[in-house]
Amino acid sequence: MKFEPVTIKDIGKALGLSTSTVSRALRGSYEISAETKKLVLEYAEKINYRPNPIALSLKERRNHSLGIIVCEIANNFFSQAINGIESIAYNRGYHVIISQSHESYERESVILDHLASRSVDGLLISVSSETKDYEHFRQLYEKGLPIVFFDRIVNEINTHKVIADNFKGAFDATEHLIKNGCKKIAHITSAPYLSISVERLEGYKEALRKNGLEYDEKMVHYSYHGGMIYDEVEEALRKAFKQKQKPDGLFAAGDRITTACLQALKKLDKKIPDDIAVIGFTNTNMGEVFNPPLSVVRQPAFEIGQVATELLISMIESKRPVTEFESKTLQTELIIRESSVKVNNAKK
Amino acid sequence: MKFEPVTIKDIGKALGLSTSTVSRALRGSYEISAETKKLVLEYAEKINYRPNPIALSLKERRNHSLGIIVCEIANNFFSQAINGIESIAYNRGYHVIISQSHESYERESVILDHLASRSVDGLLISVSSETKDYEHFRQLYEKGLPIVFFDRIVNEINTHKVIADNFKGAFDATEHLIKNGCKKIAHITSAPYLSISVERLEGYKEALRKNGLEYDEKMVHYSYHGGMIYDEVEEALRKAFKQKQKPDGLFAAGDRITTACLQALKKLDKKIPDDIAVIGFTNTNMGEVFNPPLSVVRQPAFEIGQVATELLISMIESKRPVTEFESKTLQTELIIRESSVKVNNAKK
DNA sequence: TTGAAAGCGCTAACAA
DNA sequence: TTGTTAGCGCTTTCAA
Repeated sequence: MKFEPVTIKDIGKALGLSTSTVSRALRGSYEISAETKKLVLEYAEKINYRPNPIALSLKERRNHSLGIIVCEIANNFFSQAINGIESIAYNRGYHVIISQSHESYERESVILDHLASRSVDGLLISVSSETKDYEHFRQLYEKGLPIVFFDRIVNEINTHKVIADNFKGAFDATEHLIKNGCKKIAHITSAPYLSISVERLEGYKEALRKNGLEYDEKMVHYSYHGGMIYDEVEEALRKAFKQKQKPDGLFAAGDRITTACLQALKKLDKKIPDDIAVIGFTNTNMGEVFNPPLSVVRQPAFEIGQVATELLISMIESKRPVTEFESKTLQTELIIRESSVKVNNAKK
Repeated sequence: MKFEPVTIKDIGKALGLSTSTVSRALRGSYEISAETKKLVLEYAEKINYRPNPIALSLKERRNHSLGIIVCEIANNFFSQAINGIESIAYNRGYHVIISQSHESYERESVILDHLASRSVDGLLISVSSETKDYEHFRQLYEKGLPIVFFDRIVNEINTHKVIADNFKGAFDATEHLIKNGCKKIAHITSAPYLSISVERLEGYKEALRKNGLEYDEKMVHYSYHGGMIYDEVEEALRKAFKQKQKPDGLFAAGDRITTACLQALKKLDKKIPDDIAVIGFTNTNMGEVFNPPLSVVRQPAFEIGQVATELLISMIESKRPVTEFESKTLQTELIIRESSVKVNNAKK
């Protein structure tokens, strides 16, 4: 099947005008007489003329589209961030192309290639949990393709970056657990080389230190697939519970990891919060209806998306090469519900 | 900033060949000598040449991209369906552009226009809950743009359609509640003119009829924004509980509506399942960790996406106008957990 | 076996 | 004020 759209040529033919006249009339050029303009505009309206954006892109070497690469859209943090991205992009006349790496380095590379060769004007990237090597990003970036990293960033590449305050969020969550009587806090997080994992781990450690609890490596477990593989998470929890001193608190990172933890704890028949108090670093909007209602550290996902997009568009539209880069950190919010509040043990 | 890619012309210049020779060599044309081919191919590889897909699209009047319009990606049904769409699209060499209507008719129209004018080769659409008028679809469709509807379909437009068996899913859910002792079952669903609402309502009615329960219009409530506006849902539940005979069962349609119902029931201090047994028509993968674990009717979202995409691509690639259209219906799955099982009242 | 040239839809420099 | 023409990157006749 084919879709036969009207062109500027058709209009010219119908009206006995040259294509350039039509083109100018359509864009309201001052050189065209009011009459001709009116004629063209009305006819275009009548036949519902739409300029062919492909021809435009070819000409302008600009697409007015932004590529997004995230691990998964079925993740509240990312879907909210994407909404933020869209909200800015559409206002500024950009279209958005969303792609999912599904936490795979290989898919990420393929997508990157695809998007770049589709000539998106710039890229918003949150790297996959498998990605340890950044050459694929660097190559494109050095060729001049604007890139802004958000959430899971690449410190080694010098460009704009937008993140939540992972350190502080993790610190707050951990300290909250401690204040509620936890003495041994497990931390299940994504792959260790991800920026978010590093930042959160630091916050967790700092809270332990400040509150006089010892840091125990055995209490930290990495889910290399960001919770996408349930068994990884269950295994991590099983291990934590095999230590001589069992965890009485859990700080889980990420949407997927957190829900996987809840499922696993249920399976292991651990009562929340009495056996183990739980807090998740997640943007789920269902925390309230969980069993028990889940305490969370919430990231300003929508705003992160917005800020990242503004930075990207400013890069794209900048006349001269951009050399000053910003790293923005937005604050998280601690939402306490029942899962992290031990009824009897709380320190007073 | 600009991104300066290599062109076929650059290769020609570097190698002292004409663009046409380079073009042919690159596509392995039989007319080109092995030597020249090798020369060109190696050079292209070396400088990492990528053809400009925009130029290609302009030429071929094909984009190799599919547009998707759904209400929201932050919805498990849709994110799973999108994964299904992607899985087929990428294998067949198509790129996917995802857009969200956010349940707004106006945004849907704008997006539609945008996507069509961006020359996607075809469209996969699940209509917004506000959409009552289908002219915008019909116009494009009649111009020759291939469209496949999935989930929320438009019966009035004659093209391929793919849905879950909403009638049977609703029937099973309702009958299950009845078998578990419910005498008065509320049904909260999306806008009444949506295909899914109609089909599900029919299934609900049929189950009542078959089991000798009276259909009570007052027990059916419509959330015109598909649960996106929490207050709509809470209000609906309040109304249901104001009837002389209060509901002791609830069949909720859709991801959003279901979670909103759970929140509202909590707020209204109704115990699930004793005060009211609940089952949702939802693809959430968190049913298990809800309080109480949630019974659901699950749609084969991934497969729906796959089937719809196959049909769409077959339409796009068909040489002659397609005149035979399929309507595929995939089976749902009933997953019983605690929320719908009344401990004491079950009929034996 | 290779090259020149036209054309996809559009814009813009240059002519008229 | 309008038209002619070249060119964006590529493929594809037609000519050599």
